[in-house]
Amino acid sequence: MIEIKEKIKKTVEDGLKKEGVKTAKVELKHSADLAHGDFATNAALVYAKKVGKSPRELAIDLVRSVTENQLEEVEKAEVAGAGFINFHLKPKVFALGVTDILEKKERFGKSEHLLDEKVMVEYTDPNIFKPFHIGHLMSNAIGESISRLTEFSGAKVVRMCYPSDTGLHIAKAVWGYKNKLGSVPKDSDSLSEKTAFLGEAYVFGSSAYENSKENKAEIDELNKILYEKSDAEANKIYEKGRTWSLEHFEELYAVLGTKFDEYIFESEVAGRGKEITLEFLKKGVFEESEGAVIFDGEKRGLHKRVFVTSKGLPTYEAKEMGLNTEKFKRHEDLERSIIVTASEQDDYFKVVLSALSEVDEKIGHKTEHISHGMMRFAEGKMSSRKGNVITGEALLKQVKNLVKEKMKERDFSEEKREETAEIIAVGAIKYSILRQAIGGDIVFELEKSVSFEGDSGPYLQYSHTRASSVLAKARAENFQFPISNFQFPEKRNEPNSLERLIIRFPEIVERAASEYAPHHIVTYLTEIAGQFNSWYAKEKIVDKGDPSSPYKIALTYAFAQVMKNGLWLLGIKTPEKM
RNA sequence: GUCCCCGUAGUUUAAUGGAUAGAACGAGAGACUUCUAAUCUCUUGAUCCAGGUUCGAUUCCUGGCGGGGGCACCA
Repeated sequence: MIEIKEKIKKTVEDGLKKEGVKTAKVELKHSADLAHGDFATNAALVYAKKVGKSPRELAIDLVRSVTENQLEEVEKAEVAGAGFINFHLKPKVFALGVTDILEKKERFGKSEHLLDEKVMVEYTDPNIFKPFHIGHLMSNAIGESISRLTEFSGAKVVRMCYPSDTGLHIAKAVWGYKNKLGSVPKDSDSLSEKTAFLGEAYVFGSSAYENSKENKAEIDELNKILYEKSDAEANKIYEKGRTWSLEHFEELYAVLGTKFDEYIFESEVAGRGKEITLEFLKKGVFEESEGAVIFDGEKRGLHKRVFVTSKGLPTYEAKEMGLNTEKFKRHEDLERSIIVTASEQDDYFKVVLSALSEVDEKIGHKTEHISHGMMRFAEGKMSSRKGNVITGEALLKQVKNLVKEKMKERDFSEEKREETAEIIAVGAIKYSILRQAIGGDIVFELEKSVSFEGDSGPYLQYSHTRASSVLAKARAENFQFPISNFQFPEKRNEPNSLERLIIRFPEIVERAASEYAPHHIVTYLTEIAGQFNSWYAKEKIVDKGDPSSPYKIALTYAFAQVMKNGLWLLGIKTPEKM
């Protein structure tokens, strides 16, 4: 496809040379509207003035010279609109494209743009003792998809998770654990019960911190004690809660389809972060103010941030120095280090990265922050401090129940039913997170996010399932597999929209990967699923008496493959049956 | 107060400076003796306001208006 694109581009450029434009830079794009052919260029509009012709005149002349060149892949070139030139490709090109998909299979769409680069992606970053809430689900879905897109571009990806296991919120939760009325979970209780208790303890400790001066002082003291590990009872509660939380997170990662390669815990980098801050305090990067060590971002057009408190404790900012240098210590060959968080931390990260660049220019340069919007309800921002959150686990469960309700009439074994419902539920949630550009907020309305009508994860999964089902029928009727040796029907009308679109997949992937924009994949997959479903509705694919049936089967196979590869990039699985 | 982000059908949203602004939900009408109707077909409807740059602006610039987020010892 890329070769064809370059060829067409070159002929247009040659045409422009004849018109007197020496160094023409022609932009050739896929036509957004299939009625405008497969490729389009605005070259005539761009160069009309220079040549002294009207855009349409120039376009007509360019088409003439392109036509003289007789590219074998091009069916026709024509002038349209204000002076656009549209290129329609021959059906044979699409047949070859289908063959290509059939050969490459799960590798179709993969590129070598980032070959041999090592890229780290840090995402999800939950807090122990606190619930895994919907925000973490967002970070996870986005981080995982960016990891996969990067991997698909040839890079070696290190998936990194940075759980918070120290800090004031932990002190609040441990305090809540000690002082809250009600029974502490037993070892035999389920993980959900244990982590639910921790969540309550946190809410309890958090409101105590805000409502009473004595409690606040006590919790601040406990924070220091925990940091120093100087109290056996507190340590014991801490260790227990930590284990419960981490085990619970692992369960969720497994369901969501993430396997982290590495973890760096906040407690591991706190000390180092403080050391770095103090070291660079001497060098003038940081300064002392009111007993604390701060980074004066205001001098750099940002805002001031405290790195080490007047009590001598490193804040999150200082820990960030420890964390990001640790990443490069573990992987000296890291080409890029990406951090995925919510956009409320945008300004915070500008300060942190500015400080990091002054601590280590190379590391600062290679570290990037990308952010996503927040999941919010109609009522406003969620806060785990107040306890009005929907946990990730609760959401998954609700969606899964809805799926099961929908599956009631279908024939499944109990085990398969559970497994399939989970795949569909995860698909529905991830789709609703990834369907739009990642910067914006998602207004979370359970009913809609979870609806399986129209644009949705299940819609994509269902289209794949239908295709699989067609292929199963073809196998049963003894069509030859693999079907790559189909006879391409010589006499054919227009190529259909499906074949024209599925061969664009590699370019979509490239764009999504370079822009960190999984929603391009979503939009594209939704488009081809729609095309497949329409085609499926009016066409009989498996038909012994139809000489073009083998090609239709091949096209179905190619569609299923592209859908599967695309869904994989989104972290969504494809059930065989649903 | 100040800095950052955002403003597209009733709703949720798409559109590397290009063509008739593309979907989905909702509403209305229709389609299963045929490979899974979680589907398909048709109808309905949108770029916050005012300037500017450009052959061309949803996109870039300026100013309003509206919404969200950040701004010292939380993460």
